[in-house]
Amino acid sequence: MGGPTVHDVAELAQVSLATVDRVLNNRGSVSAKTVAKVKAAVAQTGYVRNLAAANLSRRRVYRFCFVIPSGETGFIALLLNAIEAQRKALMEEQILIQIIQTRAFDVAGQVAALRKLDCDAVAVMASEAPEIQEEFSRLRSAGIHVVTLVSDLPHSAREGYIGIDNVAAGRTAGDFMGRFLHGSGTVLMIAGALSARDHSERLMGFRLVLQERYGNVTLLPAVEGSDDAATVEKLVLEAAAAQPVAGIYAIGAGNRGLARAIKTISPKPVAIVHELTPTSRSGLREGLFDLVLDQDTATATAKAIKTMRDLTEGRERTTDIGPIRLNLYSRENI
Amino acid sequence: MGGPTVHDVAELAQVSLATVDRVLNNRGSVSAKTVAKVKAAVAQTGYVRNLAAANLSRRRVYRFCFVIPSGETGFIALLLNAIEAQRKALMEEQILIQIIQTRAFDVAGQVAALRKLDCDAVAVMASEAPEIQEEFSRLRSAGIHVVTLVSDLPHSAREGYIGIDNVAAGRTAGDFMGRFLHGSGTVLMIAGALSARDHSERLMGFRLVLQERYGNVTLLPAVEGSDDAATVEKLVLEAAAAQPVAGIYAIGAGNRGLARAIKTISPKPVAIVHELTPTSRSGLREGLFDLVLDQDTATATAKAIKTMRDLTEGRERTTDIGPIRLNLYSRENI
DNA sequence: ATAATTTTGATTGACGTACCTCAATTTGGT
DNA sequence: ACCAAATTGAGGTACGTCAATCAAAATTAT
Repeated sequence: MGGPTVHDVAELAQVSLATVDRVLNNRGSVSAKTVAKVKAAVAQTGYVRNLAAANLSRRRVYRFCFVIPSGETGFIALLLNAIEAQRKALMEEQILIQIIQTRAFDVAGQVAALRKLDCDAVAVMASEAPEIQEEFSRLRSAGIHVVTLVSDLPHSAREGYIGIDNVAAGRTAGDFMGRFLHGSGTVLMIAGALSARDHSERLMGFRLVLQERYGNVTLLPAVEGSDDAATVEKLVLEAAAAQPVAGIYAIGAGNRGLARAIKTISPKPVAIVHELTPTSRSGLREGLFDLVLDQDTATATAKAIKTMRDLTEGRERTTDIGPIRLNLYSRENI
Repeated sequence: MGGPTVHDVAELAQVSLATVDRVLNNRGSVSAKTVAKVKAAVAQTGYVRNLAAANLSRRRVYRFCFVIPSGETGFIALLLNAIEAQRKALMEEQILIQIIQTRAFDVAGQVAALRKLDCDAVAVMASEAPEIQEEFSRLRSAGIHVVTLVSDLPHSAREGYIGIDNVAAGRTAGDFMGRFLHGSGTVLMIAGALSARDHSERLMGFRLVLQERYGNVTLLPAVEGSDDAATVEKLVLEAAAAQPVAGIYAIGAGNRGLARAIKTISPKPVAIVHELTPTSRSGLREGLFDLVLDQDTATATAKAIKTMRDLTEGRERTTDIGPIRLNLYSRENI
């Protein structure tokens, strides 16, 4: 009923089981001629290793970690949910997931968390700091694989990045902003923190496209909302008081404040925000927000886990560890 | 090293291995009191079945089929690629995938293909015809699970639909069309076949939104391009000759013809098309197309396989078998 | 030809679960 | 207290691979 097994390969190749095993798991001590015979038999029978049996036999248990900032932004909550949702199924496959939360922007805390790690691989959503890059190097030399999540540290020892291409995200936002404004008006950009790499990259992409293709749009200097609803609300109201604001690009969290502010502004500015959370979803539905750029947390966590698994199994280019998909949501496709 | 096993559960519950097995696989013949004891022990130890061992033991081999129309549209090619790309990894997990191609729009051929099926579950991209619905019922009663792919047959015996919500897709297209046109102009809609459910649903959603919110947009009667590039090109050129066309919504395949036609029309109409193929991708890049609505084939096939697996394993609401994500692409996020 | 070395064979015991049989024990009814 | 029925225990085999051992055979060097 099942496919061909090592026995079939051994029989066809006219060698013993032990030799087949030696070839398949390249343990050496096999002559070139025999290796060829076995490989031919593998090809001819179409033998494919039974992963279940292999994992069972070598009693493999994968231990993966997520290091993620705490904080009550909707996005973090979505991310945690996405991980939790997979936990049960993952346990059946002998994959143990541990989630470590650290205070946001607390570099020392993040370093401490990384230092304590005991696992096969880790996915980190980290700030950009030299201490953290050093810690990555230490983890790598300790045999722990490292991937970055959502926000990348490109020049670190990390082996992969799972998240969107933030420059492209900014460019996309800029393009839609230009079109929705019919090419003119004043636009306000609100980041969480300009020092955060993902935010600054989005800003850059946004600016670039508007300059290239929508020259009549005026860009106000970018402001920092600290991912905080009250701060965002205040900043938006101040800007709208100082001059008419036709468009708003909100890069970080704090969309609840943005929604409150927009309700008071007339005519309603075009608003483009990030991450499909309950807040942004209802903002879309009520017509307060015009477009939401989202990195799907379920996809991201699934891909992070798959990447960590590939890395620990020593597979190289099996999975493309490139950026994940950027999803766009209008009021019609939430 | 590994987690708790059935042995640990048996020990803690003070029952034999056989009894634990009877409870876990509910084979009956166990008193309520004992069931409770075992379940408590499972909870206390945190026992989770080792899927690898379970599948190995019951020498499970999943046999899944895809029934898909042949034809050289880019979308079908993407779909096939997505399936092929997964085949190797799936084989390691004892999942055999068979792809059966039938001539497009050939109901009799599709029925014949379905009748010959010998597998655990099938994902079908089928036309809407009573013969096919009947065939679904037969498959179900033969113990073969059925899901529809890309195009749904809602009132059939199918147990799930993997694809986008086509009405929502049409609404999304309509909303962006309205915005890009600044609320006025004449719009041409080209479907592959008006009888195809996915196409007619998209049309409906598209029309609805424009009527509701962009009343000044004029809709030409929908035409059928038969998913053929030459036909589409001819239809577009004819329409553009008859009156100025400000926007085009292309619902089916044949985008190569659309691109050729658009190059000759001035001013360039806004073009919204479906499926991110090499053709639509370069159309975006060259500025010929303004928006591409895409159902990610990789996600769709992965979800189809997961759904078939869940159904075969008797799991009920494990995976949400709802619509997959609708992805939007502008020139900036391809 | 002999010794040293490399290559191959034969065999065995895990891994954790599923599934089966047969005997032993407990339970319930009267 | 007795019988029938329901429940539980004990034990085994199988799944396909990994990992190891030890002996046998083939090859190479001296």
